[in-house]
Amino acid sequence: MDPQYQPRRIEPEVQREWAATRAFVAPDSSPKPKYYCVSMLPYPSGKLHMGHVRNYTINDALYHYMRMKGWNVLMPMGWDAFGLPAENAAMANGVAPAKWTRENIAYMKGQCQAMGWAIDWTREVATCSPSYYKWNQWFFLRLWEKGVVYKKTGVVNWDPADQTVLANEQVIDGRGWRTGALVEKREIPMWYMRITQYADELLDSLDGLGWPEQVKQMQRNWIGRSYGVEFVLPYAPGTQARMKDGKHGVKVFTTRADTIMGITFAAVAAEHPLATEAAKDDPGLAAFIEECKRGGVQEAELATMEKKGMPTGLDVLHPITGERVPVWVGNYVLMAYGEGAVMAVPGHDERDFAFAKKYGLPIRQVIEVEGKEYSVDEWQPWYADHGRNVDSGARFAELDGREYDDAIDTVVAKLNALGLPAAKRVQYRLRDWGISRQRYWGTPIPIVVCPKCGDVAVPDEDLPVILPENLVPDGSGSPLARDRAFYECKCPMCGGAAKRDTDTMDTFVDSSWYFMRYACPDAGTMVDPRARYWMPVDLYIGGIEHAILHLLYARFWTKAMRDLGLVHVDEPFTNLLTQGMVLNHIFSRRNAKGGIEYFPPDEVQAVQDAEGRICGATLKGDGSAVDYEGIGTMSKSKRNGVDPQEMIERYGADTARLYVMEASPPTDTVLWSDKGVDGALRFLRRLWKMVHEHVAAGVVAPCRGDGDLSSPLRELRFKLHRTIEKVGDDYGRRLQFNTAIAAVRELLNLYADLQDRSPAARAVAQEVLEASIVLLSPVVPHIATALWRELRPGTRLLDQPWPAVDPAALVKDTIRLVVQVNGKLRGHLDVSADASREEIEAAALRHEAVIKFAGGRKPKKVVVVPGRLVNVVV
RNA sequence: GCGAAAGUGGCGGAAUUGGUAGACGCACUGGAUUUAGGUUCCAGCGCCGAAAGGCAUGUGGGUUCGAGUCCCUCCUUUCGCACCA
Repeated sequence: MDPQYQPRRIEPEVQREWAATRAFVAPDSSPKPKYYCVSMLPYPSGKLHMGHVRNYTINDALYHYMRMKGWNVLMPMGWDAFGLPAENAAMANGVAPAKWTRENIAYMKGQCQAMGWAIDWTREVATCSPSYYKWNQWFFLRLWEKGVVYKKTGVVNWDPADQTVLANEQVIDGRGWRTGALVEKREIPMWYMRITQYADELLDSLDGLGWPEQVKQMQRNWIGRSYGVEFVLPYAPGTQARMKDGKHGVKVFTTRADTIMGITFAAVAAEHPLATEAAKDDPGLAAFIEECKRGGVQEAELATMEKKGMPTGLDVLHPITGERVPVWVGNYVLMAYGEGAVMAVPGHDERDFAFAKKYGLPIRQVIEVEGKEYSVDEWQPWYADHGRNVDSGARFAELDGREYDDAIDTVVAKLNALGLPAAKRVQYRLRDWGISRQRYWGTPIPIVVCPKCGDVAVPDEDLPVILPENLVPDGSGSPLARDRAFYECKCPMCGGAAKRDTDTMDTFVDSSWYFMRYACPDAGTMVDPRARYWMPVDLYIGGIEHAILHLLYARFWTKAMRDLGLVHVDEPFTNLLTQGMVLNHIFSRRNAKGGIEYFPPDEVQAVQDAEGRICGATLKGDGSAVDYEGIGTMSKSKRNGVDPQEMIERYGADTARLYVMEASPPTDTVLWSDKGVDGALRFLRRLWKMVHEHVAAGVVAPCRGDGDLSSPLRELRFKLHRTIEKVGDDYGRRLQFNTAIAAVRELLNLYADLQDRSPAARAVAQEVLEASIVLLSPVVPHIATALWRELRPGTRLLDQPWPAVDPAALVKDTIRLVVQVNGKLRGHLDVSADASREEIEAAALRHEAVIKFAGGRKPKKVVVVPGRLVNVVV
């Protein structure tokens, strides 16, 4: 045995053995129960980053643990290979996205192999391969047939300089990131998936999932089921004459129909037909509407911007009193939500209150809350509370005194009695999923647009519609829209000349079902019966940033597949582990064109203020100043990622794995720092040395029971079996690896203190070392494999079961209790394990520390917590 | 702005069910080994205090025999907000 730990020698050697024996290829049937653990697939950005290392090492540790516990485990891997970064790289380097992506995949796959993750590579999937995206297209058409897919207009960010649609990420402070041009909103036709049709099921089935409660809560809030009333604010006579839409008023939805008597104005979106009509002879209003259309579509931006409005000069009527109610255009009313119009009740809605104050509109109290004084001077949070209706006026006096639910029923009945349409309705915050992207590097939408027949499906036998791989985007529109060879085609219906849809699908489509394709990557159908074996995913692991969108889309997609009879499961992911983000500092500055440029943290020298906080930085290259943006998640676009490659080369994969796993619990965020890696390496060297010294004296049969061991040896065995128990609990139940590793470190610290070299001690040593190696093997499988061979020649670590706890080793005669006086620690008390409460109490009262700190005062109360402490209250 | 989390020594973190705050590490300090660097080993290491002891888990309150843990307030940071993935 080599006296030195040499990761560079053992790691490739162990990996070769795994590959040669196909150690991680999972069979599609087995007498063992299946355990399917999947990590969110990586985007092939070029190299792995620390988030990947963390994610896949967690998955890998669980793979090994569950395998040792007797499961048929599968850990697959694939590539989320379509997307924007490939197009950006293409623009920067003139390389086709396909070539760039495939080269990145090849490199990153090599990195995954060097990390030693137990991936079944026979199931590898890349979403950019036609054999995968064919099924995106096929399924899209099935959903279209069912009416789950439909077409309507949607709003996008438009860069007028580049004449192109921008992703939200490409809009910075309202400007295009490359051009610096002010971004505008633009409406274009797009394909949608009717996820709202599944809203109730998506909401209700969250309850049964083994997911973190906060993620389920985020999804509930995102779906946002609310119960309200939809009704119409009738046009005033003059308005009716102007509006030639065949309608009789403006449709609105509200969850607070009980406040209807407080309506003092209405607000519509800039794109609302009423606003368009009013602007025809009002240049001021037309200019304001134009202003509202400027800027991007991001909700955070819209929600934080200053609320502005302008009167249209047109009125609607209060549906009950018939009073004229002015209609305003508000920049905060969105055409895409509901009907693009809202009733405004400044008296009981905070946003309406602020708007009314700003523009001098009337504020009316119509709800009172017991014992509280209303004043229109300043908003109070209780104004929005449910309460009792007051001041409803002569025409609706029966509303007075009623409370929320009752009031709403009364309002709906009243409106109907007046002959006005009004009905209770469920409303969701969730919107249908727009999947059209005006981009090149994605799944082509399998639709042909025929001048005679309209939108026509590409026949199944012509799928996949192949994406040409040789195009290079230049930033101005999609190259597909300019590629005649791609878009020119015959109409499948009439045979006449037609044009393909040149949009591609949102990449969330790709990631909505890849975990099913792993089960049957070579299937001639979308999925086959092997998916029935592996699905659902038993544990899904990935970043918390995906808590809403990706996870919701994948849930929806699974349900849609189920409804087409393709899978049998209702939910894709039984359990979920949301990994915390790996953060790093972000440095940037604006370039000459007004765009923004990022700099990797290792290329800048940070400048700190008096308190040690970073306040700026200079570029190491030329000393020029750059701005500090704070800390944020590691990302390609912000250039603050850390490449684990250097760590692998310098320390070996096991050290890198050990470090990321022991640094913090998996769900916590981590601010990256590479200090502390030395400690991980030091530990592995120590472990190697311990085994080497033991083996040098000859391997022995491990101890199998307490027999008549000396007290230090019994103590060591007690610690060992406590540790086996704890580590299993940490891996299997708590999914907390840092404490598992710390527990093994504690055990080995105790072992290292043992001086005894007797045969009995050597048998205990053998038991401790064997168990420690197995306990650590999920985290550091290479060194564990190598050391196992030395300890148990002729056997293979991968075939070992998880060690069993010896209950006899855990029996103790005496236990140590904490002694408190008035809740403060004052000493300890050794009692026999079966001491009664009375005996403990009596012993505590005789305890010298109790006598001292009680100072002669009489004990008022003695609290005994069995096995833990005794607290004397004086 | 809205939704979800987090905040404990110089640093990462531990304390799993309301019961010994700081496990296990990193960094640092002193010592041993070494020609030196590195390695390895031993000891120390929350703050105040000579000690006894006191104080201490972002802030301020509350519940309790007992609070890092539960409740309320505020502050800060992170994630998401529908075209980054």
